[in-house]
Amino acid sequence: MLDKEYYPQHIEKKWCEIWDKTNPYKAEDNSLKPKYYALSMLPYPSGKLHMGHVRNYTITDVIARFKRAQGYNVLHPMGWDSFGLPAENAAIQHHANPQKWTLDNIAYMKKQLKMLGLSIDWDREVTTCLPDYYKWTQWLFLQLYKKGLAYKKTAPVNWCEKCATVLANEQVIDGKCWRCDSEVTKKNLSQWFFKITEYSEELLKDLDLLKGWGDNVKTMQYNWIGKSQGSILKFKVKEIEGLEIPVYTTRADTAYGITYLVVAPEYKDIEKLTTPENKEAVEKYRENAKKLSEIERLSTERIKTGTPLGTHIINPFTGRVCPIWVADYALVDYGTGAVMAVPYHDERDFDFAKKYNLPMVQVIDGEGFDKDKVYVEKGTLINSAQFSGMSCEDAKKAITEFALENGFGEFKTQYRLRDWLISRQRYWGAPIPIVYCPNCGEVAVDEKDLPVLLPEDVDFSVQGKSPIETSKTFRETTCPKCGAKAVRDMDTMDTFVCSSWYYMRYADAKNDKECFNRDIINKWLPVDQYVGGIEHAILHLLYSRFFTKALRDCNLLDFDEPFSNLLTQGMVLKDGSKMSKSKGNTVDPDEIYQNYGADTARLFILSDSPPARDFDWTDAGVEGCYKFILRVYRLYSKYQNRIKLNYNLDMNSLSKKDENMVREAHISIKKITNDIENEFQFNTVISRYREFTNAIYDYVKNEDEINNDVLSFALLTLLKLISPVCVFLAEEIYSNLGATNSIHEEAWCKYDEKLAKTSSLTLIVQLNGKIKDKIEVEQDLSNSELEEIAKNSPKIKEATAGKAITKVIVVPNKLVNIVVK
RNA sequence: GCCGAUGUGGCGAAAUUGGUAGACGCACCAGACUCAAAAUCUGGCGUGGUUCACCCCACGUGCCGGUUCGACUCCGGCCAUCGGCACCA
Repeated sequence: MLDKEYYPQHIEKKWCEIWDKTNPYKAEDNSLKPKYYALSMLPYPSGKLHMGHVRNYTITDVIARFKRAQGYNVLHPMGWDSFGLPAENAAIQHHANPQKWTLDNIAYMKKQLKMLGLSIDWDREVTTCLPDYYKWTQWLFLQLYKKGLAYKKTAPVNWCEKCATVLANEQVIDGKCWRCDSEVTKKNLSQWFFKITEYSEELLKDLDLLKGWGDNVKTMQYNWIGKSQGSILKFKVKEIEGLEIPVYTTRADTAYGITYLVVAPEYKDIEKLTTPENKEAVEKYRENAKKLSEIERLSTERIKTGTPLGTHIINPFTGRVCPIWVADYALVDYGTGAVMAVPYHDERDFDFAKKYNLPMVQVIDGEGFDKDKVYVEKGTLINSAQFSGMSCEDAKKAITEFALENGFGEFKTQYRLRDWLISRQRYWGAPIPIVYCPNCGEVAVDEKDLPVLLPEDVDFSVQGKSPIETSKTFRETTCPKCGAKAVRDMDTMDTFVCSSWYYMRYADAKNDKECFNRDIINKWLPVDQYVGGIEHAILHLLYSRFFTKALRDCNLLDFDEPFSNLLTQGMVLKDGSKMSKSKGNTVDPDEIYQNYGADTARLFILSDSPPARDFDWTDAGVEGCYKFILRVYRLYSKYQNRIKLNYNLDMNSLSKKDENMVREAHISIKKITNDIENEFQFNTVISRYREFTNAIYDYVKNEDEINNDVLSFALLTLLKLISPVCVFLAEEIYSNLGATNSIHEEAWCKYDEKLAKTSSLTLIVQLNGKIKDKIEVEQDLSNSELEEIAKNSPKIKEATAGKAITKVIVVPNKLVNIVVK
């Protein structure tokens, strides 16, 4: 029996406990049903769920439940991205153990997730910080290492002083650390990289395959990979026999206008290129450049500086001798680290040449050229020997071909993407499975010795170095090759390595023989629907795409892209601004569960805004959704004696009113099904819940006219339609109506196309495109019938009196437009 | 500077292929119920004009223009907001 009142706190708790025992949402590896993989980005266990999580997981959960009801074998897993700096920082602050801190947080958040009523297969839970997972992260590292895709090199890398570790390029946002927002500097260090640049072209090209991704994300990745087509031109150094400086340029057409050359402060041959007279000034300049933070150096407003090296190059096209300068507007890690300078046709070169009084030669002419200004537009070549008169586009090709034939140039495609720096000087990560042997050098740990476990005898109170360095047991080991005393690599892997393959592990989460079985992941992947925040547009989503391609090339799987469809959900705002602890406008999911229940939270967070747009959380909105839930419950509670699980609908014996109620149900099924299938427009789905509920309330107004079969059909249809969103409410009602199985096991409702429209419709009658009348008519009348009805409208007759009708446009089942002169 | 997205009532928004602009909800207003309040139920709710009222008329989807019988929707040109990239040669 249904109570008079609905108490979500008690009822939700009851169902949570039942579902906890039965784990009813297991995905079957061997099922005849078609598979569907619905995935949320896995959370970092920071301590508590926030509303962004609630939104993310509710969206995915509704998709998973909908697909399950449609007959799919659904994989909907959850896990924990549980390595990373916050655990270590918490450990340092509270003298706790990072593992304990992390596992405690996971336990709490898992409870919160269960209370949200998510249909997750908890048997496949993955925790990236536990050895049964990071063993395979290390194993995958070794596969990349064997394939030459993981390598160590000394390079200027991004260094965050506060986090005391290096960062990948993707983790530097506007010159600041992505995590702590402090300024990033450059340090020359020997670090591990993944060769993501090997896949630049494929990562770029395959964006076209991702039809189910938004343009915003694809554009961001496109920009980040940053492909440009240009040329390499090589210049002989006048003073040093045999030394050449190659430059990368996209403007080979301006080669006749080169008047000097610039190398980056970190350019490899810079010392050779510096004459004794200039040594002091150059060294001073390089020292200064090193001290600048990324922000200062990259500022476009900054006035350009530089100093001459004293040596020269000879421009092979003109024979002109041009000085070589060092200037930090040349970047060491893009192109060749050296730039040819054509002041008249490049803004940066122009500013620099003006400041240091360097000569300029005009080689492109076009409309609006002004000798006092830079001219970067395209035009016609002048002062360029046999190339004069050509267009810029033709000349780029011709000049590069000329250089190619004469051995001082070639065509070159350049990418902005850099290799992914994956080593971190921190404790709480997967150790890099490499040892250094005095005899054998760099050696991979034997696969059978994995995992390389994190040491536990560490002191977290140390400052300025990795706590792992304080372990007495970790560093020393023996060489896997020769058995000599050797030392371990003391770095751990970037957490983004762990999260680049977790969605593969879900497919085969308990496998202790291999990271995943090839057949099983080929069956489940790619992910059919991935849901998460836009903040991972580049980082996680690019890394995962790289991983998929790299593991495919390691012969571990057989697909090219990990995520077929991607939904990037908008932010959750509170009263118009972003929820944040510092603003104090956060909403605690626990409080919402306590006061309104999880169903209210689920319903509200899906209402109001489509998933991709920002969502504004308001207290009034929560109240409104809670009222809806109570309103629905009251309906079932009041009419429970009339509801029959085995109703019998005979369309021929229905009154007009009954028929309209049945039609409303079919219209609702159609609209809701279509809206979910079309970009998951849950906001309009919920509008339809309300309209359908209002229609049922309307139907029961006069108790004498209720047909119990019609009412049962309407109410059971509504119940199934709301069940993916209001999971507890639907289950409670269904169970109290006497059902012995779960509403969530029931198939999705079907609609009859003939019944999914109203019996009559409103014909719009226009005169010259302006509405003059609205007439109730039968469905599916012929065009001539509609025209006749429209012309007979008194309003039309009056308005057209004495005028000539030139044209009549009839849109079936919609409108008639009468055109008069 | 380049690229992408967005722009509709007081607010969140809706509107198959161009065809009733503002569904649904929030807020607000009025009424019913109540001793009263809450809850609930019923109705109203773009702007302006006209009218006692119903009706009716004009205007209205960021701005300007175009195509069309008809434009939130298509085309051209702007503006604003948000996001990404950017001394990338």
